[in-house]
Amino acid sequence: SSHSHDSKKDSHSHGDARANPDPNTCLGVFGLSLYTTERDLREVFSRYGPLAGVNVVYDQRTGRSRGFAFVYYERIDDAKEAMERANGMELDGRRIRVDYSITKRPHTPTPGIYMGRPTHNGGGGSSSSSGGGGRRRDSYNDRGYDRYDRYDEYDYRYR
DNA sequence: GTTGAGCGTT
Repeated sequence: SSHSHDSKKDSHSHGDARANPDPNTCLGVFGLSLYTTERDLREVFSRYGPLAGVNVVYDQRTGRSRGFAFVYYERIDDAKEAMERANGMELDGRRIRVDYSITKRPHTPTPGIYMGRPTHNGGGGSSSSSGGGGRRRDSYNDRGYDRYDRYDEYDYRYR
């Protein structure tokens, strides 16, 4: 009558990180309404603790929210509580799901590349197109930022 | 104004 070796909780594998995410200050909120904004999330998640930041993922095709966002807490303890509290709660008529984000890095580092208007032309039309050396470009789609093969994967060394 | 499974851009 010998029974031993009954350890069933020795799974440290992160194979399915989406099923077993480890605690982190980054929370992923899914199932959001397409009309929920960062401000709404912030005021909802800030009740569990101070937020370090909120990021709603937008779609490039439509330019609207993708239906999920990421919430950054300053403390993991607050993140844990917020995760259990906000998980399954109703927001904007939609049931949201909160979990620790698997991916913690945004996709907009690309240093050296400014993803914004070259300059606020305002719209007043200053007609001052003449610029010494400054070539006016109305769209970034133009040739100029075509070489991105350098950004294979940002080496986020968190030290 | 749509749906809805899910992990990253404006």
